Amino acid sequence: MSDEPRDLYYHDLFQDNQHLASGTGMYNQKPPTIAGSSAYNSQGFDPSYMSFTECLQGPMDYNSLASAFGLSPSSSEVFSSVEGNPKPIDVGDLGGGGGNENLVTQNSSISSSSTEAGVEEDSDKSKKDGQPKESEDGGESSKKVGKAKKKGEKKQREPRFAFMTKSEVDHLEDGYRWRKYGQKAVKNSPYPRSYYRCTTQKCTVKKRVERSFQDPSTVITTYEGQHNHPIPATLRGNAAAMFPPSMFTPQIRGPIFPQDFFVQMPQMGSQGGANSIYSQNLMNNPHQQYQLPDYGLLQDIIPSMFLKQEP
DNA sequence: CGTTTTTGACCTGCGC
DNA sequence: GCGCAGGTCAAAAACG
Repeated sequence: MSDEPRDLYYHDLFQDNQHLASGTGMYNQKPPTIAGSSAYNSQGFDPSYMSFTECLQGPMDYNSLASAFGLSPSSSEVFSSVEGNPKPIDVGDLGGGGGNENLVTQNSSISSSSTEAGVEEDSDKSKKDGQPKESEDGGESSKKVGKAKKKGEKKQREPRFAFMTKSEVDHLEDGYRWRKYGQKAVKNSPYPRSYYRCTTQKCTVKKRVERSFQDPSTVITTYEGQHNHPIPATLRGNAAAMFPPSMFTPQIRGPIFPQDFFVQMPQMGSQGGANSIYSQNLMNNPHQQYQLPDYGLLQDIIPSMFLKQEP
């Protein structure tokens, strides 16, 4: 798997050009793209914001979101919300696996250097989720895991959204209830990746959580699918009712300032990037390199996702 | 006792 | 075809 250039959707923030990697300045220096945008204006965002969770839930459908990123509806996005220190975060090859993704980073500097095992989204491999739980058909005994899957029918991958957050805890509270169903060691990373599934019946949303091996203080969370239900009442009755799910999380230490948020753009010619719609756009319109096609929607989403809660 | 986590086995797709 | 890596299953253990 090393080089799966295929569907990689790696958005490298200001890559070289920005040098934010220098670490400092992330707070005062806004990315060229969205600088000045209301999205970065702590006061300017729309009060009627939508939380990331809500976004996943439906109000903001993936298509819209995708379009905001200039992606195809089926692609995945990677957001990075890093609160705290502007420590460089190397998202490396986000697409280790190949899925298209966008990386939206907040308050972080990113260098595209390595190919860490980071957020790899494989697009086509291991698609077996959702598949029939199996084995009844004579499956029986022998293998306990005899999930047979109809061949030929390629499972379609749900759109995915990933974001990075500086946090000491791996599993960030987002308002929903999750059940861990697996954990795997990640290649080239000392940190394992955990797999969670929404416990709500009939909800097929899954999420993966892993710690960046480049920056251990960063947790990479990837959501897959959309919730087809509201946030569990039990949670709503608490903090979840007052804050956007992704905001109230007590585990996240410190606020995340919207003005520090920025979008990571694809890196020209970076591995796999060329396969992404976005990259293609860039290829065709170099001048657009740091221009988000239509981030108007993004403005609506992002602030709510990482918005600092006013006291 | 119901729910969640742990964990080894297994499945699938891909590259070689 | 084989090996690798990612993803999932499910029994057992842990937890509340």
